Amino acid sequence: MTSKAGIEQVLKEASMRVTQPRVAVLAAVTANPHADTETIISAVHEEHPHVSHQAVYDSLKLFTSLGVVRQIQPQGHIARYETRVGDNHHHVVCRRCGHLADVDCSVGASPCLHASDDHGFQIDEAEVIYWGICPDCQALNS
Amino acid sequence: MTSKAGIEQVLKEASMRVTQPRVAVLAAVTANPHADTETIISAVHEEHPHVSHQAVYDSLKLFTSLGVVRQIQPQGHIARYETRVGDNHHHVVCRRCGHLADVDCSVGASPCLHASDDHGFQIDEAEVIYWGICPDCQALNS
DNA sequence: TTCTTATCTTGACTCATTCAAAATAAGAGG
DNA sequence: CCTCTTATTTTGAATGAGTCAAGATAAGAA
Repeated sequence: MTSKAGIEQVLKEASMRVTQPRVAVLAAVTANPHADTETIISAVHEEHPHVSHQAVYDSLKLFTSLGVVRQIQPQGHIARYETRVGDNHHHVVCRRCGHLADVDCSVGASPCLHASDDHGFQIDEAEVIYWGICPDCQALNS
Repeated sequence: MTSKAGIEQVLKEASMRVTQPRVAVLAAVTANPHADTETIISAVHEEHPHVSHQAVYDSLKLFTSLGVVRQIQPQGHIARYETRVGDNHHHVVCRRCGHLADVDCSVGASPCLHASDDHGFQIDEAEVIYWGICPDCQALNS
């Protein structure tokens, strides 16, 4: 679903108005997985130079709230976005360079979904972030 | 180890200079688990009104880098600190009010430590954040 | 085609956190 | 105990991702 028609479809199905800025933002997130807001703004500007950063922020926030995109924000990093949603996958982050990659958890489809003592919380999501050193940064060290 | 002597001990063992600001900050974090920086600054000021916010930030950063305190920063929230370190515990965060509680993972001592495909990353930590609604916010809804 | 109202543009603003330079004090060595 | 070096601290300004607000625009219902 990378085509413009496919993207408009997604917006309509989520009962959003189909606007140029929204189509451009969703296309940019799809084309640039794990991109931060600035990267998305730049990507959007390539075809639509007049779209404001506020529109991009608004769109990303709306998409996130509707579950169309997912926001990832590891400690000490700014927000990033991806369109791969709803499949309970997690992320590895490099402590050195911040590089980010997808991982599926080894424990099955719904890993770690239950805390031993939930303190009465109604838990609906377990977010896992793995921390380590990426291959490139390992190479730099040796 | 809540006593002033105990705190100075901790600083010395981590080869830090024992300064008034540092002792006060570490005492404040110990006394206020999960407190944010502003709360810690206020707590410090109660006994040491002249300590600057910069000293608090510096101390917290140093403590974190030496593993004496742990920084927690869920999506959309500012940083919080705790002295419970090295026991691989996780956190639940309330989506409504941001309330935060400790949880031990149900899967054992080192839960989720291995990703199915680590993309060549050298992983050293699996950080888990549970999201849900805390008891108080559940009560407000019903 | 018109009209309502959600969305966008513009530009100012917030606030947690960081930067930089001068002042201070921890603690090693004498 | 005193001096000296240099890590820390204070002070005050700056950064920057993200938000707010008001007027202008355009999506799409009728």
